[in-house]
Amino acid sequence: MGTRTSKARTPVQERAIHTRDRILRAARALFEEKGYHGTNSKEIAARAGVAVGSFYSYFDEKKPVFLEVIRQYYREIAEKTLQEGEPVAASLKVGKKADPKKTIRELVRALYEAHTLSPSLHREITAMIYSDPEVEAVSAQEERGVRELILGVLSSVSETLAVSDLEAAARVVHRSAEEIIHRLRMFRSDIDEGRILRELEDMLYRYLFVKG
Amino acid sequence: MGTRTSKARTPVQERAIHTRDRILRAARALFEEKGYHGTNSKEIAARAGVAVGSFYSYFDEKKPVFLEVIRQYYREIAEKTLQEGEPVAASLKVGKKADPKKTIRELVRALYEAHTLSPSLHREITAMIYSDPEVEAVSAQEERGVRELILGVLSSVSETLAVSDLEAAARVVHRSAEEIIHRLRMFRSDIDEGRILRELEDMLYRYLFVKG
Amino acid sequence: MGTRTSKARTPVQERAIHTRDRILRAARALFEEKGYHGTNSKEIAARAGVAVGSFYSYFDEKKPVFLEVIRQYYREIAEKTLQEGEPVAASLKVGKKADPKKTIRELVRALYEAHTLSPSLHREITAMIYSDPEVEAVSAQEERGVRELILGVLSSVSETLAVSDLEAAARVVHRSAEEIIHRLRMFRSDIDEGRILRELEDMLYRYLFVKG
Amino acid sequence: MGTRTSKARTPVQERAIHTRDRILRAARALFEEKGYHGTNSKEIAARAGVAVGSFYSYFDEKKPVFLEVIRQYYREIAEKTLQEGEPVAASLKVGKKADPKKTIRELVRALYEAHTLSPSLHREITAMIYSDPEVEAVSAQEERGVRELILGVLSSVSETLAVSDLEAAARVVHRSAEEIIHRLRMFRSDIDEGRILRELEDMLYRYLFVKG
DNA sequence: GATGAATGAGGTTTCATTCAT
DNA sequence: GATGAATGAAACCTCATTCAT
Repeated sequence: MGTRTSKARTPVQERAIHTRDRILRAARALFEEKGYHGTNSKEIAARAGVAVGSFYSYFDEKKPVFLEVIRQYYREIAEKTLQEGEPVAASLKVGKKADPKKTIRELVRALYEAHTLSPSLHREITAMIYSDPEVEAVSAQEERGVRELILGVLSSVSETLAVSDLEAAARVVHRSAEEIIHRLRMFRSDIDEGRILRELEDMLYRYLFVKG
Repeated sequence: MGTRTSKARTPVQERAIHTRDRILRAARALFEEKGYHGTNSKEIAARAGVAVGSFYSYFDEKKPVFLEVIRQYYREIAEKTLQEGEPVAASLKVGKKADPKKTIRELVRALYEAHTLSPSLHREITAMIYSDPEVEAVSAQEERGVRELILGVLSSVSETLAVSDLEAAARVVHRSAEEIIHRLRMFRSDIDEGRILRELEDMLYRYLFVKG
Repeated sequence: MGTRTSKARTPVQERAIHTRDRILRAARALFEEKGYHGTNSKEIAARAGVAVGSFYSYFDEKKPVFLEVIRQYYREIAEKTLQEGEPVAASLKVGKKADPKKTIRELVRALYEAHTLSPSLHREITAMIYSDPEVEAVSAQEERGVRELILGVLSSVSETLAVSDLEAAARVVHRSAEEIIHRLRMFRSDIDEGRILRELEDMLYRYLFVKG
Repeated sequence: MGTRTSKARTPVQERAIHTRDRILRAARALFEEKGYHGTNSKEIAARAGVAVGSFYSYFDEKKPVFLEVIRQYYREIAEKTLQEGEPVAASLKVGKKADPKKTIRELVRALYEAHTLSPSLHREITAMIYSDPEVEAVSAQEERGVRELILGVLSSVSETLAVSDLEAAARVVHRSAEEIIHRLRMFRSDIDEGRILRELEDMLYRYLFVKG
């Protein structure tokens, strides 16, 4: 996709596609366990059961592997979110009187579930956003998808909303919920998870639906 | 305080303290510019105008330098926040009828200002939280301070609050605001900063003060 | 003819001969462009339009390819030299009073033309003579041919020659002329080519024909 | 001396200068024995009795080492040639009737002696001229010195010379003699060295001094 | 036969850290 | 105390060659 000439092989044989996949899976596992900087190409190759040379014939460097892993991860998240978000979407489409509280709960739940996939990979991505523009770019693009999804939900109930600037609202809602959920999944909190989630839902509910 | 034996010298002479400081300042500058992994000890020493050997006589390793830089950074933030938060605190202490909207605006403003200090260092810290337990520990402790501060503010106006679980609320408020502000400062947003901040304030205001 | 077992196929089918040829041509082009060390087998195969595997079924290693390329190159030179040297030979055979000056001029011209073929391949061969005994052997043998040719010319006019040690003279004449012409063709000289060639001819002429 | 930023250390301490020297000497020995491409940095370091890291703190790459070795080699040659060429120069300066034959013999002898220094390094340099522009540049510059020297000799006896284009003559003389002597020193010839040298001297003598 | 995937030894290079001066 | 030289493990990457399909 870049304009740089890449020496990386474009797999044609089935075996090659399989190998490339094994490398990606091994890389992902290691990035989750030990982070990007803590993982090296030799290890990735070893875990994938291939020679270093093979690693380098599929990828120019370590970074493109990470970018590919990210893309796959986001794709999985998107699938899962759509699936989990089904009820929200459904209730919105069908009924006129969607229960706002329920909508919020389901939205939070969907984001929560998405984070089940791989909290530590998410962590690593977040870390790399800051130090690598390419990671930022990929991440930004994928996040845009989720934001749009939220914007869609908001739009569909716009007449009952307390907010007018939907675009800005979508961002605020998305980032708040994401961040809080991510921290919950990532670190053991010293207070009960349920309490945090309840407050998060309350916050979103009142912000979006309670005119005051 | 620790049981580990450290070869690092504890500077007592004024010159030594000065040198240690030069190293820390050089390190900080480099961490901001190129990140932790992108900076090496030789560079730090060079920028500080000392020999590598000296660097290692003041610090056992590279990591403690980073931890120290973090601590200093948080200390500066705390000072700045207290200063910026002065009006909030003042208005709370004195008068009975604190204007909730104004309180929120000042809180957000204080956090915003704190991030002026060094968005890129903040970025680097956030990145390292995930890969280094010590960084996480230091960061967690320092963040606890801010959370406590927010908790204090909430407590002082507890009778006018719409929330009951103050502890959980403080976390939700803190993380939401932090994250949104941090992103604003770190990345150029494609929609106006003012709009995001306005929504953030609205969200916090309704959550905290509007019973619905 | 050799006792070494070679896995390299001896092509008999026309297609195979054609393929082997394509590989040799590709290799030669690349050796000229990037030198022996700068060219790798994958590239050769790619440029020849075959798979690496095929490359290795026609040649055991990379080196034999280079040796073969050299041999072909020398064969071409020989043909060209004979052709260009035709007048020299002819005038010698027929007439008794060959014009010595003309003979020299034609000799130099023949060597000059031979170098038109591929200065950069010549360069690469010269470079490899020193580091590879096999290249040296092939080169030595092929050069012997040219020397013999010169020796023949000298012998045929021996009664008019000012020199007596024809064998040594042939070497001295050959290497001097070769070297000077090669440098002319290989590098841009800062003085005019014509002047150098004139002096070369003068030198050879006086050495061979002027008794002093 | 280049404009490129080099990470190579500029040695200040005496020890460092000594180490750099050890590396250069080891490199030279290996280049002589196994050629440039046949030598690697690890070996150089080992032979110099230092760690690879040290090698790389003194030189950015292998090439600069080679260039430095070349420069030193040429410097030594120059010294030696001047020394050996002393009689030539002396006889020219003092006496009016320099014996041309003797002058030639001494010139050839001086070039011959210069090649005693390290025929195999000379070989390696010649090989690299063709594949590396930097080597070519250094070599060209150093060779210019020798050519100038020869030009000087020719000028000082210009009234007795049979040639008029001294500049071109100097080149032709230099390259012929160089090449023939180099081959003698480098490869075992199948005919006696003395015979070749005698012919070389005859050639130069008649070319330069015999009007025909 | 042909293909291109896979191998892995071996080369280059970096950098946190130690140590001699 | 300070200096910067030295270390070497470990990372990165290449490419001639073999091998499964």
